[in-house]
Amino acid sequence: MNSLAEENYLKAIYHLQRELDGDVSTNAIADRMETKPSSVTDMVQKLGEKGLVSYKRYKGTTLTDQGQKIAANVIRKHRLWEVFLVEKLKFHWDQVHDIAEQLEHVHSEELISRLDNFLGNPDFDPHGDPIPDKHGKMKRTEKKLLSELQKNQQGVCVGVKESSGEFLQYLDKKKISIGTKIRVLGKEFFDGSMVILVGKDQFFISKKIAENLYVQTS
Amino acid sequence: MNSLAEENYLKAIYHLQRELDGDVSTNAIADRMETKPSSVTDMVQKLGEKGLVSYKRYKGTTLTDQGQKIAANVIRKHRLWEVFLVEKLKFHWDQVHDIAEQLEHVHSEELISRLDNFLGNPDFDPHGDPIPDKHGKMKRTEKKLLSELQKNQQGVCVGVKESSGEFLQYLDKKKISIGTKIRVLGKEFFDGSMVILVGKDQFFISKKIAENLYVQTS
DNA sequence: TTATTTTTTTAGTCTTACCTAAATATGATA
DNA sequence: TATCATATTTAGGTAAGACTAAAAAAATAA
Repeated sequence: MNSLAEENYLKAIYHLQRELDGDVSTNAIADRMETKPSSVTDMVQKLGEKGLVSYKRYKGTTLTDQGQKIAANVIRKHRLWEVFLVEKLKFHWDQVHDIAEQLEHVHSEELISRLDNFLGNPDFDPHGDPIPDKHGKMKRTEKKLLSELQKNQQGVCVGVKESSGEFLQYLDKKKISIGTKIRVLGKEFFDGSMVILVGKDQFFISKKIAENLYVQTS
Repeated sequence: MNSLAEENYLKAIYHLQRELDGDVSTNAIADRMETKPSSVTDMVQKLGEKGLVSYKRYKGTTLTDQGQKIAANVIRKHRLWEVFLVEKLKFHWDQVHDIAEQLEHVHSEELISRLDNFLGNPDFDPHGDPIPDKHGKMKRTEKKLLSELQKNQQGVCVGVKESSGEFLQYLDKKKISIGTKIRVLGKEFFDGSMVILVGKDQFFISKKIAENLYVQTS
């Protein structure tokens, strides 16, 4: 059984490994976890001794298969609980992260398997992120960033890259959620801003927005 | 915000206060929490400084109003989660305790209020224990122990005093659950054992069993 | 009342997970 | 290659919450 702190480190390393795609630096982990690099060194050494990460001094950290499995399971739990909170308890998608952050550490395989069933074995969480199955595998989708679309192309919103409260609330105001159809009416080369059509409304969005929305075009 | 350890101490003191009905001794807490008395002393001193218990050296501990409120809220969460696990996830009543023991420490008033609603604002948990409302008040019932019934009296099972897996599994084997009608066909003065009728089956039960089953007669 | 047993507290350690400050390795630059 | 900035690690310390062993208070028995 792993401690809460250990699980959080594994989760952070898992995400960073995907984002940075390779070995994860001590500082990167410290940033993500909002702790000091020296604390990270302590922990990755410990995780190394437990066989959950491969850590070489000054070189960086990667998850072992075992660590990967544990991390994927924590993420699985986090995302399943988010589905529960939104689908069953009618929370709004910008309210669920902190609660799921706590629920993800409840230990019981039976619980999570029953929850999965209760929710109808969902493949994606309320932000469009894929939910790992019990073996850590997740559905791959052909999604791209809205910012990659050209003028007159359209797509369906399938997820968000960033999921801060501010961003999600912005999307709400603009009536954009998972499943919303978005058409690019205009695109400015200079700053990457766009004019898009959502339902019957058309409006301007900045590059930053477009770079944090995933759409599916096919 | 209180730590997990603090919440567990408050909960233990809450229960002991009801069982022993008065000040709670350091040893009693240590027994219940499966820790050493010296650890308990440390903790009750700390809780005392926080104003959650009133503690006097060598005299014992009681919850303050504030401590009582926190304890009742933890118990509320525990019991609501148990209802969720049994009603929604179809767990069996002897499987839910350890999981609820973890879930009860998730901090979010919004969560628990929505969960309460989702479950239809239940008054009792799957073991027949009353669920405190958000102010700590719980429904009082006129329940008595099966062992208090006389020959030919009957009652409806409304709860269990002890809820260990062994006991609950015994009840299952005998097809006794919350709502089951039980009639006392015979009672032995010597050892307090009984012969009871459950559905169409009649069988012998020991005093120990009869002293751990709550029934309602009116 | 005094002696003995039991309960409780105090004092001093341990582990986990964090911290600061100082030392050291790495990588970039001149 | 030598120097400097940055990244990382080591060393030593802290707080929470547990522990053991020893001291002190309370309860019980003689």
